[in-house]
Amino acid sequence: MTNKSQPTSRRRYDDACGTALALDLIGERWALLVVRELMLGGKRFSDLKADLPGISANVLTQRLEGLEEHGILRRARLPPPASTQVYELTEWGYEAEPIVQVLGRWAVRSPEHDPTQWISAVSILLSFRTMLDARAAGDLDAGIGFRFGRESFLGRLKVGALAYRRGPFDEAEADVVFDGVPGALAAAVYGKVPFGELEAAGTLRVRGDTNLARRFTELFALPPKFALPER
Amino acid sequence: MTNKSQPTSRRRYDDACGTALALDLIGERWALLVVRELMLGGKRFSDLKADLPGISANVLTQRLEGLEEHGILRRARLPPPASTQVYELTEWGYEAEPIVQVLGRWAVRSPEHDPTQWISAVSILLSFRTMLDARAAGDLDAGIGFRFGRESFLGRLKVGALAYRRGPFDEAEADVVFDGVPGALAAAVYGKVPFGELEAAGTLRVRGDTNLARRFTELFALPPKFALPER
DNA sequence: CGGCATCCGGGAAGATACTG
DNA sequence: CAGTATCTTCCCGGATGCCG
Repeated sequence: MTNKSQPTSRRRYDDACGTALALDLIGERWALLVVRELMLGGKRFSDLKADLPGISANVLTQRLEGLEEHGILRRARLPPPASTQVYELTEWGYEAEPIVQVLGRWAVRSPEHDPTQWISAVSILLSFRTMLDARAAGDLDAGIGFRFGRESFLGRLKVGALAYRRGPFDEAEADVVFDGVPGALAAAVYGKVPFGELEAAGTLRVRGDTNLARRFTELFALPPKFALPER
Repeated sequence: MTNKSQPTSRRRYDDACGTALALDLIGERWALLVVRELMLGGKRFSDLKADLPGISANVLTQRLEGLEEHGILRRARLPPPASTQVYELTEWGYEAEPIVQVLGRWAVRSPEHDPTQWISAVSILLSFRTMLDARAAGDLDAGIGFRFGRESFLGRLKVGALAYRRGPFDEAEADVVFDGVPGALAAAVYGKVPFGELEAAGTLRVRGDTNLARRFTELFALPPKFALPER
């Protein structure tokens, strides 16, 4: 109820509403996308910069500082010999995944959504978790491998949920492996572009159980568009 | 997959990720709070400005234009004699409520959350819907009236959900009526401040079934704080 | 008074270059 | 690789004024 006192700090809403506080914490430009990129595991500065095309180094520095101050991420030093620094989410930071999901689920109904634009590896994997139709998945139990350049993830589909483990995996752990650029995988799953076309273009390779791969693409569907009124 | 083309427009992320698009749509400063304020019904320009302390008229104008262009709200003209203009959410705009909720639920776990700050009528009512413990509510079926100055709402609690109808209501429709400033209601519900104290301060009046009023305050609980590591 | 348009100062974001 | 330094641009916030 204290109101009209001088602003607490830089540019805050000074509102008891939790939503307003969330915007104070992660509402600055790029902040939530930094969180998104860390959602499947810690990353180094330069990886973040590479996976967030358009961000500049100084803005990334500022966002990392702010998110650390607010307790959303922390700096960690990898054990030697790779004693480089990574940024990783705190436990509370990981709990922001529903924010990423609910925003995405709402926004893809916009006519302005353009699935042909650039997409990051983490984004496409998170989108699978967001858009997975648990009913369509049924009791399907499968290991799905993903290779994007040097990054790889092993997905585990089970009881209508999808869990990821980042890092190298053994071919035997995966029933099917997708290897390519994230956008091609998006085209296959959301654009229903046939694998053959993507393989011919050299953007995606599918190895292992091809039937499962096709089945996998049928577990996801974008929600219906919102109809813009004519103006 | 089109990447590195020249930016589509002013300051967009140009990312196929739905989360990034959501930030393009409602990520500008104040935008989501405008949406929040319209979540329980349309408002006029000056009401929005009054309920969003700190926003300036020109920024409000810009946000309203942007949200209208994106199909999130529309201008509507009230029927005569009150032939004034109001801004109201589109159907898709109303579907952004989960965004407001999930952000709020996540952020109140921050040690920086300060429930003593200003809060708007719409915010506190939405927070009830967000924080309602359906199990605690059980099969409680009750009409709860809210009066904030000249604004009034009738809440209907039923099967663990809370629906609102804005506008004047008959005393007979409400089993209990809260009349006061939003912050006092927040103090009663989330701060567990006794009604007597607030009545003495003149910030809240409770009429009707006082036992139900007390019961109502017990249906909500803020989630546990996230423990900030010492630094 | 409601709904803007306009002007201005400060500050955040963006681009580029540079350093340990 | 992981940032810092610098410069420019643009957005935000505040004030004023117009016009129905």
